[in-house]
Amino acid sequence: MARRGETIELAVLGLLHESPMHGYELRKRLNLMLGWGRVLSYGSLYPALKKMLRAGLIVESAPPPSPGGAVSRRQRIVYQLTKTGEREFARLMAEVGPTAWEDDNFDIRFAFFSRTDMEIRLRVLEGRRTRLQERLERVQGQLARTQKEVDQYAIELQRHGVESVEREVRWLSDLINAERAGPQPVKPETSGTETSERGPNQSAPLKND
Amino acid sequence: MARRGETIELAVLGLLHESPMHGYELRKRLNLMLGWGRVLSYGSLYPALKKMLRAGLIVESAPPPSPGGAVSRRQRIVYQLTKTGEREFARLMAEVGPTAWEDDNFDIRFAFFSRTDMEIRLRVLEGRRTRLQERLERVQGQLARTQKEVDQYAIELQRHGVESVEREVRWLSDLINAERAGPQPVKPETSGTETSERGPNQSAPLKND
DNA sequence: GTTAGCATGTAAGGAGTTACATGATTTT
DNA sequence: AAAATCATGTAACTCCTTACATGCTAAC
Repeated sequence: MARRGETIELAVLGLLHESPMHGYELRKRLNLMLGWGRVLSYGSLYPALKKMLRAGLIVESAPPPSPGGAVSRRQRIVYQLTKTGEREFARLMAEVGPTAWEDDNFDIRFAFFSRTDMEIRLRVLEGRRTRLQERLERVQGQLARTQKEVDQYAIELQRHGVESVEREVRWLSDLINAERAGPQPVKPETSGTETSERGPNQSAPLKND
Repeated sequence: MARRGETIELAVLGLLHESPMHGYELRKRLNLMLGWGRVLSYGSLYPALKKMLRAGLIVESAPPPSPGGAVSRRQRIVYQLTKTGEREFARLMAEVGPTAWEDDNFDIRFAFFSRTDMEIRLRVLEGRRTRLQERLERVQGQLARTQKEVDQYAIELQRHGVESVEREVRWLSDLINAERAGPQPVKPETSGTETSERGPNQSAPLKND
């Protein structure tokens, strides 16, 4: 199991983990979050939601009564996570293997890191890093072998690719070190906003530079 | 016209532009070239080749007689570009619009830059850069707006994304400048290998470093 | 002689996009 | 009152992957 296409599912579970939402808004948030290129279409989202409903991962929940009055402005369908859905979210986040290290899937997992614990974060970060390093070795070996005969533009493309991946590896290493350094407040000064409410790990060991 | 999936077509045309080849080898070369993630499968390649045959873009050509003897080791099918194919390649390379600026399509075009002329190279590079800058503006604006409420990991992901795109913009700018500086030899010292044979532009204005 | 890799294909199906269809609410 | 945008959906289609099926050739 765990083929592709659990991408949307995981993303929806992650967003609903935070708070109930309707489809239209889910799409918007997703597009902001993963908007580096593709845009998620309704044609994918709504069928996926139906499927998740059938699977019992989410339920329709009435929208909170609007403070204005008794106007039943019901045409938005608000979805909410079930216990099963929460468990499925945890399962998917913890999952290892090829799927988790791929670009899109990694990004989604990373974006929801606050909703897992450090052990899993480390496993995902390290898995991703290992996979990138494997790629690097393969490509660099190949570059060294064919250097001479190949087109200059093709080589330049490879070179730039290698450089980008190397950068990402360094980024991952920094994050891994930060995680290992243990839970430190993101910014020591920021105590204005109360964020201690959910999950086993509010304190993200992330240093913003 | 010009939907997705011309990705494979363009790649095949580009490779065959260099020299005739059979399917198996096409796949290998393509996977090396664009191997940053996905791997092209036979299930895509062979049907695509058939389609291109029907469209008259390529023809089967007998493999060159093996120097050993008269053994007709025919089970490889060697494809060769037709005039129509060459024209289609030129058309696709010159094409502007969204398709050309997307990640995969841009990479393929770039890899075959030696087979077009500077005017087109510049158009593609600038188009790509503009598109990336648009993305940046959108995301940065959005980041500034939501900075406060959003999850730290999600923000870190965005930040890293922005940085990567900014790097790519700089890379493109360097390439554009190099192109504008006009055709200069790639390396002034390299005169050992004769490379003046094909196309309108042997001299790629690429500076390695 | 048997394994490993070369070489070509097909069928089924997954995942998502485009385009279409519809209607309510908010803004101008 | 019109236009924009919110909101939900469906049908058809595209592109591609996976898994299967088949046989040749080279190496061990």
